[in-house]
Amino acid sequence: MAKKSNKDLSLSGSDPTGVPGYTLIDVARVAGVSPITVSRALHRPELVSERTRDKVREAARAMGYVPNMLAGGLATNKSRLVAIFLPTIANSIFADTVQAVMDRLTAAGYQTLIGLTGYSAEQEEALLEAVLGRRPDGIVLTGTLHTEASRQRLASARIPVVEAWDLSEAPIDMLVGFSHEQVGVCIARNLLDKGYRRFAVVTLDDPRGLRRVASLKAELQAHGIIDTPTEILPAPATLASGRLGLQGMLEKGHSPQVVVCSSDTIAQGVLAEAASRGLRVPEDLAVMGFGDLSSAAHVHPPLSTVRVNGTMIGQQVAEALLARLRAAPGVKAPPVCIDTGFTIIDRSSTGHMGAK
Amino acid sequence: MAKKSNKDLSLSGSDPTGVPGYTLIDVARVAGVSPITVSRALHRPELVSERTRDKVREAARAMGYVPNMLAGGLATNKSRLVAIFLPTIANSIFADTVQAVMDRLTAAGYQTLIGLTGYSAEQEEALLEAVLGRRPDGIVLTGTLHTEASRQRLASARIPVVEAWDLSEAPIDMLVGFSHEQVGVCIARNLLDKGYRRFAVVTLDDPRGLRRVASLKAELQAHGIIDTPTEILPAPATLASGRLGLQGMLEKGHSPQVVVCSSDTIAQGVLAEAASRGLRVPEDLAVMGFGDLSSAAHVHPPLSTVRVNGTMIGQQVAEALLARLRAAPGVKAPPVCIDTGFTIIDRSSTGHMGAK
DNA sequence: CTGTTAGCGCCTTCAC
DNA sequence: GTGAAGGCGCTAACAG
Repeated sequence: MAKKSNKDLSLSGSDPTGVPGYTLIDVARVAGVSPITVSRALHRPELVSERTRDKVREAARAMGYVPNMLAGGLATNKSRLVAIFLPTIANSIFADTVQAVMDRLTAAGYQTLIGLTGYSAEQEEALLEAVLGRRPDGIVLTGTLHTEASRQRLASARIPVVEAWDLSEAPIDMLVGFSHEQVGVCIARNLLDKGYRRFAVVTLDDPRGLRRVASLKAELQAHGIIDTPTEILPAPATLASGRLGLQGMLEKGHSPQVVVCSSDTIAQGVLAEAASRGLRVPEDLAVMGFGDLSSAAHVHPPLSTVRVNGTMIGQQVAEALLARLRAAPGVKAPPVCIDTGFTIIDRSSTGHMGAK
Repeated sequence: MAKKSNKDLSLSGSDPTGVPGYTLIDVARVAGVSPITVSRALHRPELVSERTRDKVREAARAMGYVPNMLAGGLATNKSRLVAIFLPTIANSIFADTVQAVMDRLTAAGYQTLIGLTGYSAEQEEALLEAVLGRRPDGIVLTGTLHTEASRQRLASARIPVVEAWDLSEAPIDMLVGFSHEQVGVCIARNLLDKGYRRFAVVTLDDPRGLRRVASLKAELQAHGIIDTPTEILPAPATLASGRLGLQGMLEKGHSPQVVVCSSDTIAQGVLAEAASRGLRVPEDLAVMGFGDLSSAAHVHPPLSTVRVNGTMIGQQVAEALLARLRAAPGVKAPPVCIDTGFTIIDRSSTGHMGAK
């Protein structure tokens, strides 16, 4: 491709073969000002006279000029990009959270890069490296990072990190979530209070789900309930998983009064399986879900569930992040750790728990 | 910040306050080669001797060097970024498609930027401009762009664009999808064949959903069925929408034999509402869904639905895109228009339709 | 196989 | 209020 001189009068954008569009310099030439003035008129209008500003804006608009953020980012060492890591996009329990984070960040002028971590640890490391290469201004984690190397790498990236949906023991940086152990305990107590004695668990093979199950079982044992049959299913959560879970449970000869599920999607599958077997819910079999799917409130028969306010988590995540991003790079902001709590929803009572 | 000379021996990454990590130059110094050799060793290893390559890689690894893709992108005029526009992330009918696209692109070394378009046209334009500023190498559209200005802007970006889930009249560039008109016709015929005469529609206020409804009604009218009561609900699709839709329908005194829904989520809401009213499905009320939610196959009672293979669409989208991206910038690739078809699923029969 | 030179498009710093 | 010079980190093109 012919070398492009900024001195000649042809506009780079007029090149018929080359993809690159107009540059700041082209706009400057059309507006009859210097490139830096264009930059200021577009991004820091208060530094420029009104007349100049209008002239430049009009030129830019007419030419369809689109600023190159790669160049801008390189020069300022800011990308205005935030990466969000998600286990999977399909049927994600984090959908509301992600939506809220994106909404808030978009409003603040940031864009969002989604990384899918629901794969091998190796792929996760590669993904992390690739994402870090974009120099994101911040990172949000919803699932868990599976390797220590990954956590290390993230920490050494020296950018704000928010872990959502958990209050982990060893936070990388900031935390917005709730205690999964507490969820398990609360579910146990709630169901014990209602008189259930024969429990069963259908759960995904997910670290946090398993933590909830562990504390649920511990609490049950503290109340003399030793054996709690458990079906552990591979990700991802689907209605089919739930159906299979209940099938497995019944085929093994268990006859629980209540099934505790690791997600609302699983729970809906259990409901479907129960319905197709003619079991009445909750008379023959009660079902407890978990999550944030607004759908849980609208299935039939009505599902008891643990409601996590994913939208609120997302908003808090975004706020925490933006606070850090606004802070001067030197001053180190205070640590952030927000317990958003959760709510157990059933027909007889509703109470908010877990928030400090 | 002190100016950083590339001549002195301090490594830029050792700066304790500055965020930027090591650069190529730092790695070069440690490995005892020139910067360009580092670049080649990392990205085009076949151009470098094995010994040099190992030396460089080892240095980079030890230092935790992460290449700056902003700089790389600026230099090569390639971002290795593909933008995907989605109406919303929650409960999206496009989830499988997005997942498939991302999987394939990730494997090919691309990253994915998700843009949410389910907002005002103004916001959509702003979003598009912001995304284009990142200089993505390609763009995937799932929803529809709402303004002509947006379509114009996209077209003038001179990058590959794939529109998914539709075969629109005026494609911007490439197309992978199916005919929504054909879906409407096929649903009508399928249900007519089964003997239904009293129809109702519960649909989202979505352009493509409305197109399906329009052709459904046209086909019904061609068979003498003039009146088809229709509930049009605002986005997003939730179980609650479906429940409300059926409620509205019944309250207005309609008593359809079959309800055609614009998505499986809506359909599940209708099922829930029917169940809570003691209506048997499909004896008292048959329900037809639409979409790709694997869940549709597992609800109870079983749902008739139009299955769209979202994963396949996603794969085709990614392939089409990658083909363009691999092609030399000069040669213009052939137009792409793939009809992926759809399948009507019910208890009595299953037949694939629509594919050429 | 490896190095040198010269930008990519923008923004910071410092002048005017 | 505006402009000139230089650099952000990387890589194409050309030498050697």
